[in-house]
Amino acid sequence: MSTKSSESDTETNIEAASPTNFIREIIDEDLRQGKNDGRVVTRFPPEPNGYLHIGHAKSICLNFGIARDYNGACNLRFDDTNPTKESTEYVQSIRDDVRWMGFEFEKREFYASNYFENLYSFAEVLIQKGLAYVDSLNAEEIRAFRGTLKEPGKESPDRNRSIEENLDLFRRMRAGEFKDGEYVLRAKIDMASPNMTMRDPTLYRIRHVEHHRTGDTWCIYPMYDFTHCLSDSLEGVTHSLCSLEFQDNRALYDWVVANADAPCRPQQIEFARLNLSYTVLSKRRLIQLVEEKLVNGWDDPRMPTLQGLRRRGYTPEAIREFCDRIGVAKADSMVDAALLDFCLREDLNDRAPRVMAVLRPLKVVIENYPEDQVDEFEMPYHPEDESMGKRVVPFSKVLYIEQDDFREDPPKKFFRLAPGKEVRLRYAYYITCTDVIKNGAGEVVELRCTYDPATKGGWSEDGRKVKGTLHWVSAAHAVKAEVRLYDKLFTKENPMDFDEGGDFKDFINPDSIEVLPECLLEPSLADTPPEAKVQFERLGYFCADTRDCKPGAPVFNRITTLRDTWARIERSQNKS
RNA sequence: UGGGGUGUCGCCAAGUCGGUAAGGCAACGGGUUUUGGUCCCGUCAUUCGAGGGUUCGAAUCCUUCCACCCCAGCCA
Repeated sequence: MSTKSSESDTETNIEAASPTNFIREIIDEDLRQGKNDGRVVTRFPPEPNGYLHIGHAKSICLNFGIARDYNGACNLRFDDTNPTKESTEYVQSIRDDVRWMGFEFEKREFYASNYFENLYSFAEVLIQKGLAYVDSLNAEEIRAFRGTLKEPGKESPDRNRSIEENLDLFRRMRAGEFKDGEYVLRAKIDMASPNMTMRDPTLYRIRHVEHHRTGDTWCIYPMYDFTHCLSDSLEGVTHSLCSLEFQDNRALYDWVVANADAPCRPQQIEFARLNLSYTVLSKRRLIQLVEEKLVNGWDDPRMPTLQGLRRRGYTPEAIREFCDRIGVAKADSMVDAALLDFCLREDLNDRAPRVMAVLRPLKVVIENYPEDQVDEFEMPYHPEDESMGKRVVPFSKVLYIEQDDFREDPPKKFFRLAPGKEVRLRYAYYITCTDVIKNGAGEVVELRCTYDPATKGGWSEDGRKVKGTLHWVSAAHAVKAEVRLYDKLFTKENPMDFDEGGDFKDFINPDSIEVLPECLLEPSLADTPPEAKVQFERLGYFCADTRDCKPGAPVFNRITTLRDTWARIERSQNKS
């Protein structure tokens, strides 16, 4: 349970209002001027053609966050106007993900496909006004007629078709009289516009395919630029927030809303989408990773998809905090993945129970400890939060410690175990290493130690200084487990930067996953439920895997490591 | 001289009427500590893409230039 932030001091009774940004300032000004009768309505409009990722989380937090803070509403609207790419499987996963992120949409779940009939009427309005026409040019011809960035386009021969003929043709398009591609409905705007999106954009195309929601009711489907603005208007959206690449489309957005006699005129505002270092967020690349089996599916714990992050052990709280901290602006940017990591640790530090697990076991025999004795130590689940309770951990003659915690020839500032050195076993006893046993290959396979019975609980009355404290696990009581260590998926900050040539796949981190099949856990972890998050003391935060974790046979994913100052010291020592 | 955008510390990002550069992450010091964790304390932009100009005074105004991003789907 979070023990964070008490009530805000004065007028704001809104919990956790997000920091301000240029969009909120626009809304504040609109409110001041009494626009939209003081209503604020936003929307999160995914196309159900893929899984949501952390970039979508930014948009979700922005839109739902504004609705929450302004006492408004945010609609979840599926922009499902291209049936060839969409499926109910995707809408289901999107609904799950938005809920998981902590946002509600029970009464505010919409589908562009529900507006097909309205949209069709709006199209007829445009035709009646002489602002849309049915064009028989094929796709290649339309492209050729469109002109280039620097040269104006040419008008289609069909551009001046009569209103009656346009209406007739459009109705027959709907009736299914034509084949795919035979005709399209276009807006009649300006083939010479310097804004490419205004050069008579396509409004409807013929597609004889089944739609995941409307079945075969329709064989013509509206395009984004026609659908989106009108859907916003139909829903009474006041502020339609989208990413930067739609800036040019805003002119068309306004044109359609104004000319189709839409019920209201929402305002489109663009912001920069999220880029995160050491990963990719474009749908195309993500699909590639999955299809080429460079990861194990959409919910691979290394994926930046919400499903992947969730399985990895990221919390919605951490992701929301991250989205609040990165801000919203119009400059293209690349956010440091370290910030996400920070938000994660900040959240997990408060909430994850502390437990002990040895990932790479090294056997330790306490020579002066009675053969069949077992001490039971009561250990708190959290050093700063008593409310999390305690559990009992058994201690016996044969233990395991981490291989990294012993050095036969310790470097400077290494204050873990070494021959002749004394360390503390957390909450247990002080032990001193008396002997090192090696195998034929010269590898250390076992340590012989003695313990000081007077240090029970892990402290000494004589005030003796012991710098190192190690985690441990009793051999006789340990639970075996598989633990998967994950690291960043790419070795390059921006895998999409090809200045030095290559492909983003060239930068995949070969060590992004390491599976340790024989880890040893303290017995309390035997039946960890899937998705539970804990801190393995001194190692990091770990999450019981949702797919593979079984009672009695736990499987853990490393969410992230703890800050490791020693690793840093050692690195700088090796340099000098 | 196609159009639309953006440029403030290594990474994000405030900076409302011009008044003398918030904050966070990262990094680096130090303290506390039975996690080399947490926590605490401190350091970290004479400078705002560059050059001119206006002004007592400019990141904010004017001007020239430079760099980067987006647009030629019957995708969204």
